[in-house]
Amino acid sequence: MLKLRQIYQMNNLHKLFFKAFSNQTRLEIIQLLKKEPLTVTKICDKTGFEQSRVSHNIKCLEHCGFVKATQNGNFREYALDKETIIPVIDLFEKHIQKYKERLKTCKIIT
Amino acid sequence: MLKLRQIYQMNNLHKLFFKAFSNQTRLEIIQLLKKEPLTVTKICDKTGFEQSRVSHNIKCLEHCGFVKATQNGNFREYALDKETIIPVIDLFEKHIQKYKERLKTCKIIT
DNA sequence: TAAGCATATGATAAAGTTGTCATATAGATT
DNA sequence: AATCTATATGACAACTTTATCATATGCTTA
Repeated sequence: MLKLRQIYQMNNLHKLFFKAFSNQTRLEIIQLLKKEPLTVTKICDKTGFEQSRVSHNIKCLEHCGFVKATQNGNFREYALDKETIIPVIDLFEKHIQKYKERLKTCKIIT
Repeated sequence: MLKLRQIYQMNNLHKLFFKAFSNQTRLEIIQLLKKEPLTVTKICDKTGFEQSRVSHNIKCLEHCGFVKATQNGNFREYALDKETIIPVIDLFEKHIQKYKERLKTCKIIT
């Protein structure tokens, strides 16, 4: 009984983890932060995204432990928490290289 | 110019990759297949999921290179492609252990 | 302290995803 | 060949996620 619940919780956490990454906005932010720490405004400039779109999504990334913020007077500078994200992204490259055509043509995930 | 396009494509592939994992049905299937290869019917029995729900989602996992199928007369037995999935799942445990409370309380991803 | 920039946040319409139903296909068994 | 069992698939309603808008907060500098 308890075991079933544990399995459920585990899957649920996994789901949350992966959802954090399965969003265009958040992935583009991560991509940019791989190069250098940035403020919300600078991310907006570089991506063309609406300011509130970036704020909402970076808040999610921060809350879930993927990025860290340092307050600098009026500014908040966001940086990747390299411990997790970099290895995660890098690990997937191999799979993506091998299966990219298949990923692109899947009818279920789009 | 080309570079921007490459970055876009890369993010798009990443997105597809993560989407494959950010679904309760597919995660539960992966969880079960970690133990042993199974048919659609057996997955239905173990999870209580509708047959077409399992078929649709396992097709996605197969198409994208996460599971392999072997035809056995009337049956198709699905097995995890251990090359990618096992290390992926395992890599995330650390992050999930550390940040589980935060993942659970994020308002953006649910 | 007023005005200006930087960022945050709640509500919601629009877009995207999911499970289910109905039905199809295809090998096995009678 | 008819039936049965296993799996696959298209369509679509229900549900979920997203970006945007309007507005709020809060630091900074005149």
